[in-house]
Amino acid sequence: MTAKTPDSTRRSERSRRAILDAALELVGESGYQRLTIEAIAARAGVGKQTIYRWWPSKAAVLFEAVVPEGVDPATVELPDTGDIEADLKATLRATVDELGNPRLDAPTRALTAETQNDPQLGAALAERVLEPQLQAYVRRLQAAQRAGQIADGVDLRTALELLVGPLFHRWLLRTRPLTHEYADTVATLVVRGLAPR
Amino acid sequence: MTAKTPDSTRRSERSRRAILDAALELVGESGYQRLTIEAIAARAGVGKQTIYRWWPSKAAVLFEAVVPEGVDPATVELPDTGDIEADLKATLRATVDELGNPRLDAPTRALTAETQNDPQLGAALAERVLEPQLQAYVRRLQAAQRAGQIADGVDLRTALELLVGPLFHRWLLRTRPLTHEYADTVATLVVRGLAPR
Amino acid sequence: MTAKTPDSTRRSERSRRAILDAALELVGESGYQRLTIEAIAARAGVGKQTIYRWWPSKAAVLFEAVVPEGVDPATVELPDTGDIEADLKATLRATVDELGNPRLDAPTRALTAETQNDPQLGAALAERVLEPQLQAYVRRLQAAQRAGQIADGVDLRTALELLVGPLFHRWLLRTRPLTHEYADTVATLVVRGLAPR
Amino acid sequence: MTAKTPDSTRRSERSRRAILDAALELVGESGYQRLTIEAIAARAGVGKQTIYRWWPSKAAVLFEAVVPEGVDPATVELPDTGDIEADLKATLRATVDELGNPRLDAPTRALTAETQNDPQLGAALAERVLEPQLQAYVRRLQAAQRAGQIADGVDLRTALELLVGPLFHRWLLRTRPLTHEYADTVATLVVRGLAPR
DNA sequence: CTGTAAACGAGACGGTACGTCGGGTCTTGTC
DNA sequence: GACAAGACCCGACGTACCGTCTCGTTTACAG
Repeated sequence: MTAKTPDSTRRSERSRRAILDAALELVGESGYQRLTIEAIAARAGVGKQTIYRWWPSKAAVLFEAVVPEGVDPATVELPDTGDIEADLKATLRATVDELGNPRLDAPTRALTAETQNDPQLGAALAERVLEPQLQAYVRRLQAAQRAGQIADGVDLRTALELLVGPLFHRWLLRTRPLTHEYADTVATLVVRGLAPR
Repeated sequence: MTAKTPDSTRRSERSRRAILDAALELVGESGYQRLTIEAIAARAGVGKQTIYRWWPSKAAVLFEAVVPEGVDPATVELPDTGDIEADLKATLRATVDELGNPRLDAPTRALTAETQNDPQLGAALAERVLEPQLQAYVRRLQAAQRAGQIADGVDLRTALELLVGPLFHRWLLRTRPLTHEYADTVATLVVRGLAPR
Repeated sequence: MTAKTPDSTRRSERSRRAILDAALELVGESGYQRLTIEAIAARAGVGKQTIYRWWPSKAAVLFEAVVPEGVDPATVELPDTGDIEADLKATLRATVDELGNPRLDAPTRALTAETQNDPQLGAALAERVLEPQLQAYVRRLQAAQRAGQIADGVDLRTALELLVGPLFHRWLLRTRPLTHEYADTVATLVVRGLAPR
Repeated sequence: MTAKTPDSTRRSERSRRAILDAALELVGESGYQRLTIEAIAARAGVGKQTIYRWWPSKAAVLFEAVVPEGVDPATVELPDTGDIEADLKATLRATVDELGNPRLDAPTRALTAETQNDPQLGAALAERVLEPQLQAYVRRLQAAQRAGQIADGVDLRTALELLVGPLFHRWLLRTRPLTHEYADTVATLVVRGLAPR
């Protein structure tokens, strides 16, 4: 019984791109629910087997479409001008912009939702996307703590979630519009809370 | 062209309960993905049509199973001992406990995820569950603001999300365990951030 | 365990007629396949139970619609002018006309077909409709035999089927149009075959 | 708008045979009424879609099961010993035997009945089965007419129905048992009727 | 003239089968 | 050997009717 590992050197880059593009298009047009492997294959002009050969699920296809292979997660870094509040505002505003990108909005929401059904996907998303970003926050907050802008003894993991959690809440639950002003307010209030007394 | 609204006075309460119970059981056993209308009907000893007659989707069934009809959302109220930090800690700890309830965990996650695919469900969840709770936070924070424990000019809607967002983030993304300690730390840091200067 | 025989004296003649009429109409409009108890009930403005109370199947309803209760089968009699060939021609022409009646054509074909699936219906149709007619043929042929127009020793049951079988064949299988000329030819040839030599 | 015609070169002969066999078995066991596409698929170990892909209805399946594709209808020929009465007796007796075949009896009756609901099936049955046989009768009767055994001027189409109609009548309506003796009597009487005077 | 029981209209119910969609696997050429 | 194409087995979908079972509402006979 030989493991059926396909030979990736023979892989058709043309088909790969067509599949990822088709998946992104379709999820934008009709939503994740109506996204089917058959529809992706048809739109991409590709046999179904070519998809099943290289991806384990439609979530995995979408994941690769949204998170290009090449990105090096270690690269992610927050700005450090010495002013922690300003840097956090800039970063959270950038996050707001990213989450508002209409091309990626639908697939990102779909992937986030799908993590509840697919632990594998959840792990991949955490490892490849979420944690690298959160670690960058931790590093920036550590620098601020060392600079005396954050009280000693504050758990920085919690601190970071104070910043990111509210944005995530608004984005996913759509309770209120996600704006730069909101990002600024969050940053200001959290920095106050973290400050040495 | 009249819609064929079924006569709810003739509805079988016995079947209704059996369906809701079966849905909860099944989602706990096999997850939302594998939950099917046919399986619910079979487990409940009910015809499929009886489900389709009263609910538009399996999400709607689960919603009713998790959020009983009779609950009055206006009832929700946070404790008010005069000590805002203590009251918030108690409330957030209770939220942590609720989210940890193993019977409701799977269906609640599933419903939350499903809101990304089903705007109707999202609206229902917001109206019947989410907003009533958030409004209770707002009311408690208003009292604290009037008592001078929160700085004037702070947007209380944002303040509330500072509290709730981090818990939601941990719960949904499972980045770290959701504990009472975490709830306490969040409350402490946020209250510091909101305090008059 | 009491037999649930409904009290026929309390039966609503109004409903009975509406049901039979609706059945005839519907079978004419859409064919026997699409004829459903629910459609009959809806068209007749009647509850389904009222149909199930009085008839065991849709075939039984149609049967009663086509074969009114009151008809006395013993009444059926062929003309006897003394000229067997002329009398048979007249009778067969009348049969052709009856089978061509557009109001009864569809239901009669449906009932005939249904006898293959429903032996009870077959028996009822034979007893109430078919045999009385065939017996009338036999009586008329006996008279002819006594009058020396038909050879002694000829089995009259077979003789009758020689007359009726060909018409039935054409009608049911629609191989050729069913006309008066055809009836005449059949009568002529059969009478020749039956004649004393 | 191209119809999605499946590629018949890729068709699984194994499945085709299993389906036809299962259909024949089931109709023999439980009758046409209780024959369902689902039951055929289950018995044949086949997906329902494989049936729907290749046949439009359960009648069409049964038709192919009863009337194998390969049979060449032009092949059908009646014996010609020069003695028309003897040849017809032999042929009608063979027909009696065929109609009595217990394996084919149920499906053949079902198909015949179904022609009343399904004109397509009726046309197929006429073209592939009925007319080839009837044409063979016509050819044999023509030979007899040329040989002076049948009166000039007799319409041979009618003549043939005189022979076949009575057998069909008895078979379908089950008014009397269908025997060799009956076949003989029909042949004898009809030949008398057709004879030159 | 009224009480009551049966037939009635309506339609919810537990089921079975329908015909369709898509999943994931397998097979058949083609490049 | 990867690929486009698509047939295959399978499971679930949402719908249509089945025949049974309440529900009130007429209706017609008995007291």
